[in-house]
Amino acid sequence: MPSAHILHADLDSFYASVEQRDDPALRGRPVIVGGGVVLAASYEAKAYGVRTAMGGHQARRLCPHAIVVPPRMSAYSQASRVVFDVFHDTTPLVEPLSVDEAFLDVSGLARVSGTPVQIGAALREHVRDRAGLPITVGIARTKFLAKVASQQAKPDGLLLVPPDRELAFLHPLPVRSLWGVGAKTAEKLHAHGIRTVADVAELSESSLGAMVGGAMGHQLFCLSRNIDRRRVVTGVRRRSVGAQRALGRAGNTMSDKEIDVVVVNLVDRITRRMRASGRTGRTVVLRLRFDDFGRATRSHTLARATASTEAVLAAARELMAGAAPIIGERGLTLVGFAVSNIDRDGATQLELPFGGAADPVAIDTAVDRVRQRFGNAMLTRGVLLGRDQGLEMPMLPD
DNA sequence: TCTGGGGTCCTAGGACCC
DNA sequence: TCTGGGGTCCTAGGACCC
Repeated sequence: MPSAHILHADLDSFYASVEQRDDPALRGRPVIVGGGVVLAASYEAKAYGVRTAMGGHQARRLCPHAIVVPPRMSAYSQASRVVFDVFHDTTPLVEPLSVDEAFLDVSGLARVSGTPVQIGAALREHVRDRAGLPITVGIARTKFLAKVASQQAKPDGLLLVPPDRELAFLHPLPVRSLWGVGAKTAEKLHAHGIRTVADVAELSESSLGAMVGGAMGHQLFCLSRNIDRRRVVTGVRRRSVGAQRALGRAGNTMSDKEIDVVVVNLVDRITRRMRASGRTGRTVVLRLRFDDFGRATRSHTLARATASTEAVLAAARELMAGAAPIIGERGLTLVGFAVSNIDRDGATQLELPFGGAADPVAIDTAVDRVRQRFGNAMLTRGVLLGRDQGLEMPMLPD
């Protein structure tokens, strides 16, 4: 059994912890960050049932004595930088997942830094010392298990899943623990009487695929059997840059001119960020949300990648104009844009069809052809599409 | 019981080229 | 009359994650 060791490091209630760190009066008390909606809740508030993304009203009902503070994004970015410095001092193999979360590959550090548990414990200490924040570390042979371990160990904990205990650890967990299983997918599985990871592991890939779709079926099949060959990768590029703005009920009564001000503002924010990070993009996506919680997207792909405010704004305005009929009587509650197809000017997308069934040998041959032409690093994703059955099998890079 | 802002990836179909 | 094989790109919606 390979002895790869992956750490999943995850800050606890990140925004709320920063607030408690910076204001001693908040320590030990229920803290909610964000007003209209809960962006983060301290563990004292979570004890009352307050959850991230919950409406502010509901949160205050559950925990009337909670202290509600507005978000201070720049403080969180600053804290995140300090924490990621600690990560990079631990190992060069750091893969960020978000501002408060990363995978670290500590295989091969045994001689220098000790066992994975010793490394994880030291990392927690350093984050505590340098950033003043609690962090939880999960350790396992695979990314997925390391992540599950950190979820189990929260708050302020450390948990190792020993290689000989992996399935015993994994199988009793509810299906929601599997990566990619949210409310909808869990519901589909429950309808078939599938409640635990062990239940999933008893099923064939094709029966899972029939329930939840090909790609998800493959993923569930693999994860439930503890098959996860994904490595920790550094230098992953962002694939889109976006911004959105909730209008609330005011959206109903806004004039076209007022909405255009919002549009200009959003586009300006996006293109500013793109220029600051030296990125360009080709596809402008408009996102709308309505009173009835309906959603719509419209997109337009430009001839060339750009980060210019003028070019993106022109496309954005045209998308708005094109969407006018569907906005019509429905109350507009949110408008957002994203620029995707980032840095794709020189990128190549290959689709290699197979006649008939996609047999493993043909798949391997096709993957090898891509590797030979572009090199391993260029292979970011493989997807096999069946002509009639839809997606047959996604391949993770290895 | 009605929410924020930032993202990722999958699914499916159509247009088009040689 | 039905269909060909190989390939690229675009659009829209859905689910999920933090």
